[in-house]
Amino acid sequence: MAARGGPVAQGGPHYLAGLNAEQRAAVETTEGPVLVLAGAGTGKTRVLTTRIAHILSLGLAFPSQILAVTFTNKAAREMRQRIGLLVGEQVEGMPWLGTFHSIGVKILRRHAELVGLKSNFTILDTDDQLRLVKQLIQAENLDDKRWPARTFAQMMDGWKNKGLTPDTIPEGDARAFGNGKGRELFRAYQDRLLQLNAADFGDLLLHPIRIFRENSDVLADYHRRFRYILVDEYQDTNVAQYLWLRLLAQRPKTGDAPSPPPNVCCVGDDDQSIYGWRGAEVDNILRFEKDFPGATVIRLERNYRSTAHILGAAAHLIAHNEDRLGKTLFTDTSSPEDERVAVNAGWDSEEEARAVGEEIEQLQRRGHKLNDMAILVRASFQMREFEDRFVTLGLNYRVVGGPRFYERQEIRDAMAYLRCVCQPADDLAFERIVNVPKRGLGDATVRQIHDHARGNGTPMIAAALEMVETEELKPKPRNALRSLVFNLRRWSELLPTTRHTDLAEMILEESGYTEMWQNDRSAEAPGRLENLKELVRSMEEYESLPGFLEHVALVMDTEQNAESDAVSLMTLHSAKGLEFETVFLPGWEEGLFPHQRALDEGGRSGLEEERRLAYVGITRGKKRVKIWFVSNRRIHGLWQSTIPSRFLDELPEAHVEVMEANTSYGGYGGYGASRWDGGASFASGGYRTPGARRAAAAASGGSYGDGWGGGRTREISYEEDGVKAKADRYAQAAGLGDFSSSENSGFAGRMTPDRGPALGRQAARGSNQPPSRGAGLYSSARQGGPREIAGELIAKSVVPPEESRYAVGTRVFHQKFGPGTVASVEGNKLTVDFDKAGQKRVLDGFVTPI
DNA sequence: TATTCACCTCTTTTT
DNA sequence: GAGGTGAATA
Repeated sequence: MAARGGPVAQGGPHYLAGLNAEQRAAVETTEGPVLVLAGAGTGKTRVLTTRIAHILSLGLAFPSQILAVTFTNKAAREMRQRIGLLVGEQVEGMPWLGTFHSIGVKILRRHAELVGLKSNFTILDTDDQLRLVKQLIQAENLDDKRWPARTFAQMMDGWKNKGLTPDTIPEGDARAFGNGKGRELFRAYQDRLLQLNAADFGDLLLHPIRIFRENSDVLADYHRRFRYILVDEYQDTNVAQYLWLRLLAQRPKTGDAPSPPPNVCCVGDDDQSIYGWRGAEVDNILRFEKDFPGATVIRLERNYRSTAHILGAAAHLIAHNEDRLGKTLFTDTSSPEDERVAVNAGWDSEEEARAVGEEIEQLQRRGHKLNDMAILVRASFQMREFEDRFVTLGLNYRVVGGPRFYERQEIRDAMAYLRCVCQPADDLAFERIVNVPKRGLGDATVRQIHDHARGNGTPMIAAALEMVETEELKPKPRNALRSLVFNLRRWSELLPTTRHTDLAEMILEESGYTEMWQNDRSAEAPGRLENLKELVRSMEEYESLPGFLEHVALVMDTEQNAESDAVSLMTLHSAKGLEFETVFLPGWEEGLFPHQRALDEGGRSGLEEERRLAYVGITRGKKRVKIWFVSNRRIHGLWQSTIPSRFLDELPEAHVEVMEANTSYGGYGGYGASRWDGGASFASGGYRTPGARRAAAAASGGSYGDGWGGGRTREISYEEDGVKAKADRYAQAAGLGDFSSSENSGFAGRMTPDRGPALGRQAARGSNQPPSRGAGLYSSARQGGPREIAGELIAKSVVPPEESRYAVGTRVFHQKFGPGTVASVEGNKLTVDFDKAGQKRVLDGFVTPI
């Protein structure tokens, strides 16, 4: 269990001081494969950085012989900085410390020609990628409405994550897109990338894999080079990353001798695996001992971050997951003053933001730093309301990983100009700026250039240079194009002799791009000009234009100035690896968290990943964790009733405090239901737990995701024991309106936002349509019966499905699909032949007999 | 060719 | 609610 091998004696070099026995073992077991299972807050980064310092100080390797891979740029920066603190300037000599992708580029640039690229290839961003895919789809004469570029780009992404190429994707996958043209499209896409001398993100890993496989001498060279390999967040690696790593780590046999065990150290936590949607394979971590026989496995379970309450809440929640290696975090630094995890209820998302803002201000008045507080949301759209609120309060906040600097329109445009100058085959960049600013070069002209280029097999800029000398184009566009391409050529010629920042300024000025925004009278224009200046300023840190372009492509985030005191606002995903004294976790509602799509697409494992996300969220907190849920949230611009997240029920009573509704905001006496039924409420029934509150919300007509608030009404029964309410709550969790998901997006009868909660109220009252019961999402997520875990907030009971009261042949009316005839009944799910809309599967609660 | 407006879809998480 | 698209118009 604990460390195998590795001395645990006291003393030794200064950097080992203060490490516990397991940490120390992880640092000192330098030889052979090591897997460190590091729970949240157990000093994982410290182990990694100290291990590197240890290797260096023992002289086991030069800095340039250590390969240290992280998942994010942030993590790489932090590691570099912390190693620097331990070993000083030696860290400067570590070129192979970085993200999978940045190291991939480095390798690819050295051997680009082995895969048909030139070493100055461009890295496509998602924007370029989408435009390219769209062009290809259109070139195949496919309807790009029916076959969206986005979908295909995501499919390719999935393939690449799995390390697949056009030749190796499964036939079924290939057929699933574009009338069976998936494979052709994928191949066409890769061909086009080579023509463009470009690589997308996936290629940064796949090309090196191919290079290693096809060139054993190259691989052998890297084997000699990398004496020690370290991998952070191993649970997040996908198949491609795994293959890449295995190629580098597993040396081939030399002669008859067995291959030497690699000095590879992977650190991870299966409970914090939250990137399954992106192809991450938790299996990689579970399989480590098979991949690397004789591996030392070390568990770090002593938590140095959070209070016992926070840890207890998190542990109890995550225990609901079945797929895990299982670790027990412990701490012995608890004190009676520690606050329990607080669960708060709110009326709507505005109130949530208001209340959180107020709590933040209170903490601030008590001397807490804003820097020590964070709001972690499930989805980025939740941020807006907090931002709005903080702006009105004048509260300093910082969005981490939010709308990125380099994704702004003006930055992308400027970058496209620079790309045209550095890499003349970059058609995508050229197409982006041909007519920005407007030069009278519209679709028709661009098409002509494009065709000419494809005809000759040359890049578009080269084609344009030829075309301006012929009669092919009309005089007006011809002159405009001439001046553009001559400029581009001139700037390219200046590239070797001009300082890159000066050149960039010159390009932006002479192209008329700056002027375009100066003449723009819109409110954003000044900001955009400011951003352009900032872009040029940030170039100063880089040696050359190409160097800068690469940085931007890989490091999409800009470093935050940690100078000022500000509350952090970010998604749960980007919070991984961080910690704060106080953490606010808003939006714990079914459909949002766990997210509906995770449930729909991921089933049980999707739910478990959501739960791990919740675990990550809670374990970010050191002293205080404050969870929120509300009963009304605006989604896609319309108000919807929501019910509390099932995760709330999975918190242990002993570590949680359910907060009473605070009358200082909203002015309502109780939570949720009591506000819209005028008092005959659950709140008066003495229910205090989120579970019951959630039930109350459910009984009041909560619906998430059906997009239909008005008209569909339901009966409310305020039985004191809440049984009925609970039944309804389960039905509600299931209540998706209808199951014909593909048709689900066209909402009939939209609820106008300004009527918002008022309509929600109507929906809740005056109903003659009881919600259906049954096996919906909620219970299906608990297949095999409820898992009983002691000490939860409410007892679990799954309501058995009740047969529908509709019989085959009954005429019914559906708000969206109109009249129809029941074709079959399955529990509470009806298959109905609608007169106009055709056959649909709907929940019986959403139709009325006629 | 540029602009405007009505309409549609889509909103999870990211290197 | 937003952003993108397509058709209609200047």
